[in-house]
Amino acid sequence: MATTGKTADRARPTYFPTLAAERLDIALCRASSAVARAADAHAAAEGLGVGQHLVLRMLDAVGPCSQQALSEELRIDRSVMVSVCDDLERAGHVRRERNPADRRSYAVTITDSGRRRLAAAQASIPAFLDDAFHALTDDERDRLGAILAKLLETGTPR
Amino acid sequence: MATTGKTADRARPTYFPTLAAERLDIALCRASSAVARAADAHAAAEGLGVGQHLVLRMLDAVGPCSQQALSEELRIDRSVMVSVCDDLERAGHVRRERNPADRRSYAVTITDSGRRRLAAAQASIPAFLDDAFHALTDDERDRLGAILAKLLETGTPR
DNA sequence: TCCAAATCGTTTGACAGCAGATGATTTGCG
DNA sequence: CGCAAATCATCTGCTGTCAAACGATTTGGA
Repeated sequence: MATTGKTADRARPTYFPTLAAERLDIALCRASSAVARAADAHAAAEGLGVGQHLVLRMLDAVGPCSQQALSEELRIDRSVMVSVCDDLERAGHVRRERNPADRRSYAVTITDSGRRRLAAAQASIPAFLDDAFHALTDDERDRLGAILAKLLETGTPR
Repeated sequence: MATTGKTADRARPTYFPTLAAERLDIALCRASSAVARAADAHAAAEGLGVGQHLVLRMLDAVGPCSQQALSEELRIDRSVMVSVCDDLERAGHVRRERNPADRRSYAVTITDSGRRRLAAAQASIPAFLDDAFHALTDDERDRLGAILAKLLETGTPR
């Protein structure tokens, strides 16, 4: 069909749904980008970066950890973890204590200040999640979570 | 292997599943990263970037498009689209034809060379998807696709 | 008609994420 | 014991992504 010049705003072609249907990897990545953007915006408004929040959450849940352990469990690169811990330490939310049994690693420890900060940040998470995934029913969110867990658990081969 | 080690290697704590269960956004992002990494590796092995593949696919499906249209439908930033089209043009897979009706925009057009390249790349996609999502049953893949489509369709509110 | 605003492609600059190298320390093994 | 290899935190450099600004062109309204 000859595009008669004025192929502007009305009756959009919207190729994207077709793409998403045939490329599950692309659908996953695009959805992730949208959610990540929302998460960053929320974190910025909250004044605590996503990575910082996750670190505090894990330290509170499992106790003092090395940066290595934090890095592996939170899937944050260890070179990035350096600056995340730097910021948390500067804010007084964690301390880097020496591990006497292994002086190569720190025992990153949450402080009372960090626990208070975490509590505040945690309180805002349910509303954020509800907002980010408002397009889905509770049932669909559960199913999505289960499928992603299975995917993450088994991992993608090499 | 009864390593009575205090905290070390065997019987890992694995906090990650807990995190994924309580933070659907993080689960989505981490799964996306893993899949994206696999897609990049596949694309590199195939010799055609992911973005380039998507552009060829859309041009073949809907005919000549402006870079703007490609950018919006494929969810690729327009400044990135410039270099994607540069590479494709340099390889002879597309031509940038002038749109006489609107000389601001190009009519990016796929060439025969591009169609051949696309056919080869398309042929390798099913095996790649099967590999990347091998942890999921066909049913789970369908459900994941449907849920992601719904999420993408409605979008995350600002 | 004419001019302000919008649109398209492009360039530039800032910034996050990741690979690889490095120094300090610990571990494994002869 | 002694030394090679592994581990932890850190630093450096590269790459990909995105926001903002910019010329060229089109559009809409006074």
